[in-house]
Amino acid sequence: MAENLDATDWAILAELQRDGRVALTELGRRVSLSASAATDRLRRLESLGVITGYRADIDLTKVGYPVLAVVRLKYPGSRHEPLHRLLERRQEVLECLRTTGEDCYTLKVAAGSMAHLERLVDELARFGSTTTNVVYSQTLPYRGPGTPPDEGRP
Amino acid sequence: MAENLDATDWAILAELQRDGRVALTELGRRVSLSASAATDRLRRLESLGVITGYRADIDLTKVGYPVLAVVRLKYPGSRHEPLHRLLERRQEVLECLRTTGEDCYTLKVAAGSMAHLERLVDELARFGSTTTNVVYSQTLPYRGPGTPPDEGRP
DNA sequence: CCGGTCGCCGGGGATCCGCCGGTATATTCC
DNA sequence: GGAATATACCGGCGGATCCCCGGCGACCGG
Repeated sequence: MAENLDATDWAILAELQRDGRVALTELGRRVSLSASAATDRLRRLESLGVITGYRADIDLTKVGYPVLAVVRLKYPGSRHEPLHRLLERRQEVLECLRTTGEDCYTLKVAAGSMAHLERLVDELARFGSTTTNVVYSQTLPYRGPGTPPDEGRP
Repeated sequence: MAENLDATDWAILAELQRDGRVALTELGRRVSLSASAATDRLRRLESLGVITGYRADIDLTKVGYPVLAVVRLKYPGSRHEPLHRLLERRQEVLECLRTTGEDCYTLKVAAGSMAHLERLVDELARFGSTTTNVVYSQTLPYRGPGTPPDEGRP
């Protein structure tokens, strides 16, 4: 499962997490490689499934979703399909983590207003009891690790 | 704050969330616009700050971080700088949301193993009491809304 | 030694990007 | 009304970039 990445691969991954649209020529320059060598490595990372895609980061406030919240859902039943269908239909649900513990799901949702958030939570509450926390601020932008775990001294 | 985006802008945003590395020519084709018109709109969205950046999505399991967890931290003090410094230094912390409620912070962390996660939680517990839930699965890949809030019928 | 593999480099044609001018429609101002 | 301005789009051109291919050197294993 560990795909045996060397330091150059990690440098490429780091660069692409910082600037996912960088030109291949420039990418090679940044990791001290020719453009074609960097491209070979990038294509390999893509075909191995290490890189699963590229996406633009959007300022949710500027597109009309200024309210961010974490909703935890305690779902007593075992039939999860109806919930999953709702989550897929509702684009306001940004992330859905199924976890251990009392609260089976931890969701990150965006809303246009408190009234909007209230409606979303009501809809989710049809499936179980919810706990909602509004987000003041998101300290870190989403990012990923830049080096292997180094389990000897993690 | 709402930057007055029309349907074409939303189509561009949707396309870039699906494939952030699409060529401008192809982007124009996908939203039924010439390449230069699509480029103009994209640059406008970037300069308005609607698009804040581009990044590659990485399969954390394949790069040696198979364990994902949500850690909530109840932080009694008011001096947050030491905590923030730790969060910045620790690349295992993927996301940091400061929220309402008892648990001031909700963190999403990645680890190479349970032992690694244990160490991370121990480190965080120096700042307050923590609640940790391991993630079974991440149902939705990260995504954003594809249309304006439509608060009339949200 | 020698054939095979691997990673990297460089070239050349096709494609794309960035910039410019031009057009059509709507708005504003005199 | 009529003209000037603004906005959004298109198309084209030079230069940069991408994609594909062949070649080079290092590193095995026989």
